[in-house]
Amino acid sequence: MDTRSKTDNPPTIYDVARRAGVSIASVSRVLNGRDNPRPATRDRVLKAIAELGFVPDGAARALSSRLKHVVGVVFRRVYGTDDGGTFADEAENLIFGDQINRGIEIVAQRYGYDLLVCSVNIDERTLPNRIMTIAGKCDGLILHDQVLSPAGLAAVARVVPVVSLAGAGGDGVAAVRSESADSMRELARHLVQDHGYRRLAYIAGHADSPDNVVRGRSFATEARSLGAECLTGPAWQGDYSAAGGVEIVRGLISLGATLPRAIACANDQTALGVLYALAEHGLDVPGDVAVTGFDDLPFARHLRPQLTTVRQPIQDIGAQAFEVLHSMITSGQPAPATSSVDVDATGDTLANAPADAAVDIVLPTRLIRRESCGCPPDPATPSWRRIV
Amino acid sequence: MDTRSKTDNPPTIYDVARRAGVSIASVSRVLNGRDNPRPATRDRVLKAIAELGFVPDGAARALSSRLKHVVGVVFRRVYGTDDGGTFADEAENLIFGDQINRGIEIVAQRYGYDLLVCSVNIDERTLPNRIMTIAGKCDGLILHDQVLSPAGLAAVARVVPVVSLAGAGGDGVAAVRSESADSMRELARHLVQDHGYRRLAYIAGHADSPDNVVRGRSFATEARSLGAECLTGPAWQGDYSAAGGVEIVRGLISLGATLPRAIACANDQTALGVLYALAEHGLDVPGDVAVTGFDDLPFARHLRPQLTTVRQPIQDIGAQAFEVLHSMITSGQPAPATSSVDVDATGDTLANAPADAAVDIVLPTRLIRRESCGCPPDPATPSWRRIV
DNA sequence: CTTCAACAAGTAAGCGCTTACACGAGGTTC
DNA sequence: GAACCTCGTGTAAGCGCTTACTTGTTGAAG
Repeated sequence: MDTRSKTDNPPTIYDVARRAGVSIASVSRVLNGRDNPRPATRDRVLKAIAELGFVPDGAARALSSRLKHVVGVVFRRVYGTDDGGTFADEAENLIFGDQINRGIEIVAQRYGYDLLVCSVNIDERTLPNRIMTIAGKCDGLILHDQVLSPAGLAAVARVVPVVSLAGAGGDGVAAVRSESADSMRELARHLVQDHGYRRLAYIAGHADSPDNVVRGRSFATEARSLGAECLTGPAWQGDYSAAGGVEIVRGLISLGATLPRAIACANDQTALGVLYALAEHGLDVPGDVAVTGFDDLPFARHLRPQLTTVRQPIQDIGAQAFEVLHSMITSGQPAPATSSVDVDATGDTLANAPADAAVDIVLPTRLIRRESCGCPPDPATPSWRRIV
Repeated sequence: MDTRSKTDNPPTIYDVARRAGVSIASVSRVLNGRDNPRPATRDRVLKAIAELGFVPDGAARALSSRLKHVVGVVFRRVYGTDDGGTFADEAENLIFGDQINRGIEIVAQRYGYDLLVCSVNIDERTLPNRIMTIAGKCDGLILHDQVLSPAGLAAVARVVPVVSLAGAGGDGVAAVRSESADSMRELARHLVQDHGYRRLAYIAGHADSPDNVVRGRSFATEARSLGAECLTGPAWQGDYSAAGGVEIVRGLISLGATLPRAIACANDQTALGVLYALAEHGLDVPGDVAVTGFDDLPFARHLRPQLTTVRQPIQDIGAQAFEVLHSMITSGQPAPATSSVDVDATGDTLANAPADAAVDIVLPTRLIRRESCGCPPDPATPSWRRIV
């Protein structure tokens, strides 16, 4: 029997049941599309629901079914190093993260999941707590690069399934990232062999970003093995931001250093800064110095010169991340040992996870040759530049 | 007494209680920072929590405390009208929405809330259902402009507190928007009086967007009252997108129409398209035609010519929206009749809600005069343009 | 006309927390 | 030293759903 009386509180399943003259079980069944209830019953319930404007409570549902239908997404909030205003709205940087989130969301919606987003500030002291709170509110977590230490990652992974983007992975944490090594090697080859540059440099991103490490190492190694010189080290340590790129170039120039013939940046954002600093000193790109990026954010082809870069399937990364997470959620919790690695978009299948390693999805990337490396301008993207 | 046995499932409050040798009530108390538990007890509990890696379940908490500590944010997903590629990544448009969300999130975090985001496609047929589902998962909802019909809005508002952005409001729905009328009138005056233009036009946004209506009417009325001509109507009906702006201008030119001396656009995005189309035909801005926008998105000052526009405090809109929603959540559900209207950022206090009307916050905007209206270039933003 | 499968609908036991209330052990107060 | 607070804890009743299990009906089979 019903125990609650109808108040002016939001209606519950009891109110619906009473109104329709059935038990709450029946209401629940039509709510969940079970086919038991006979049409007549179903209609009465549906009618009651409509009349009452009833909406089932997500929390109660979650508690009872042990599924919240919510996945958390945590990413880093960037407070651009304010370089005096020009890059104050480095918020454009967020495009990258937001784009990934969009990818996650699209797929999530298909599965009936919603996104609980949370941007964090790395130097926040209570970060682990914050993330744990989020974890308690969802069925699984997708963490962007650089939001948690490996240890922290492992800790969260003990609570809910976790997928890490462009990050470490392992230890119950699945990883989704895009190919970096091959494309950076290809880039090095392009610069050295096709353009004949002999003196290169790589401006790094955050030193603790796995992706950054791979990019730098692949690029430098390949360049050197082709007989070119490749500058790296502290003087070339950036931080994925445009401001960082500006600083490095300014510093070098003010020291009177001879710039390399080509500078490969850890990401487009950094390249933007480099372009800026170079222009500031009247240097021509690619005439005096060639510059390349990584990511292929929308603005890359609106720059002048258009930026040569490596395209990442940004949105796909998000989509894949959700797929993986979802399978972790529906199967048992921990990152399955099924080394189901691969993936295409270009049809490629990159095998790389050693058998029975944690899930590690690697998406293909592609070198986009535009003007900044010294290639001829792309006739397909002209007029925009007239106004930008 | 404990009823559950420790399995390998995620630990619950019962496991913690058993381990610490206390009752679940005590665990709950330390979890919630009550000061009852004496230090010794608290420590035992804390220790147990740490050892077990316990994280309280959000759903259970929500169910029990009747507060989920989650607010939903619904906004429109834009699939840019693909104009052949140039504006394919009109995703940049999303910057506007994402920026607002960022504002919401920052404040939400301060109150211990997280954001459940959901982007929707207007022509989605199950939209109302989707939104209701979201509503069931949170304590309140913030709806961006153009995601729901007034009727739909009212329906959701009966379930959870709702704040609508730049939208309708009323009927239990609070609204937060930014001032449009005054700034558009000021813009009209600037164009007519300061620059002496006599023939103007206003390219509208979505016809059903309240903001758009106000902008257009204010602009036209003011312009006309100053003796200038102002073209409006079907030929000038845009849709807030760059592609829309392009189309209109192309159409007009192909018809051999004489363009007005100045074109005010409903938003920056549209202005971008207009600039593009004008450049396409070799017309000079502001020499041949002056163009203005609305929003002041980051790219506005990176364009050439720099775009004269009206700045909206985008992030503040989000922040205010959350504040309002939060007060609705903590007080009674419905949008309080307290006409607490106002707000500054510039210190201004705009009074406008008729007494006992629904909450309606209006944030101040500001006309930003740059080159595209005919004003001299701003010497403060130069060098960037060398590379963009 | 009985027997029993098949199925619709109801009953009730949780899901993992919060919290009103009850309890018992000190510490005051007269 | 009885009566009365105070306080730290424990007990147990939900919060609003889902779902295993049970009951009641109906109709086909024998």
